[in-house]
Amino acid sequence: MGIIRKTQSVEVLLNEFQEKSNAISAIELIKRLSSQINKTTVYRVLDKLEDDGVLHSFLDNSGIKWYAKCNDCSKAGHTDMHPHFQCVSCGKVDCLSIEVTIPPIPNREIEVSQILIQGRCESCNVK
Amino acid sequence: MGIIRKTQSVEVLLNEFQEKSNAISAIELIKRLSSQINKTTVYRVLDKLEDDGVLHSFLDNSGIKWYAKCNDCSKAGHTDMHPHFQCVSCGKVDCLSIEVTIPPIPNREIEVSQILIQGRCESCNVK
DNA sequence: ATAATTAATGCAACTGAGTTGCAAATATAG
DNA sequence: CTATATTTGCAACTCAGTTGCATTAATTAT
Ligand SMILES: [Zn+2]
Ligand SMILES: [Zn+2]
Ligand SMILES: [Zn+2]
Ligand SMILES: [Zn+2]
Repeated sequence: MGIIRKTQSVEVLLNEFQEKSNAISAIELIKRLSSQINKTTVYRVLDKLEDDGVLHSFLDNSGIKWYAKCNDCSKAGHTDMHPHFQCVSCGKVDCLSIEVTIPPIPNREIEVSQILIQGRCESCNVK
Repeated sequence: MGIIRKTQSVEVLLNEFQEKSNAISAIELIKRLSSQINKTTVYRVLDKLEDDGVLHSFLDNSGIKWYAKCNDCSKAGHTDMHPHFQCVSCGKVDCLSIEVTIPPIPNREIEVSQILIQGRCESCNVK
């Protein structure tokens, strides 16, 4: 349904995505903002921000939901598709700006593809 | 830990994967076998069959677990990596035998990649 | 500015997939 | 056939996410 009013909760949540550009799990946001926003509200605002093309979401390999900023999406739809990377060592998740081409599959019409890559991130790799 | 004894439950579950070669969700198996096997046992046997390299599992875009037969995996490890396809129309899920290459990512060491493609399957595409 | 309208919020209770502990049942080895 | 170890069923639990509803806050109309 999208955001209609510019409330405190919306402002606070958007602020969390201002600084760093990596993804944040819904659970982490709920924990971080527990003193300011109720968890139901966190889920609802995230949902609306996704509808508005401000954030996009995806599930990690344990089925929990992550959110990150969109690049060129709008209320009309999410066009900014990309793989996500989760570090098996530190757990950090971020958006990859690489292009992965899915070859056409006979008799099947591809709509979307979700790619989750797991490995070791820059910081964890040097050690 | 793997399967040690050839019990009824193991036999019944393996049988479900005998016929068709598409993936089956844990929930569907629990529903299907509810008169024969308890849900806890279903989860436990599936888990062990995965350890043995007989089945492999993955999550769909709503976070629920699916299982399918492996090709050349063993107790030693799962080598048979491939994308999965879920039909947005009928919900059917199957393994794709296509190869999708993930380009190397600077400073990151890739371990595994999970690819879930959504679209319309053969049967739903003709209509 | 004030009141009326409508959307957003908090809370508590719920949902549903998957897990855990433990006692009873069953498979395998001797 | 008995002893031992694994597997099973059950009930109770976990935990991310959802729902209903009364209250609060933002926007619009007066
Ligand atoms: Zn890391
Ligand atoms: Zn992203
Ligand atoms: Zn279909
Ligand atoms: Zn598969």
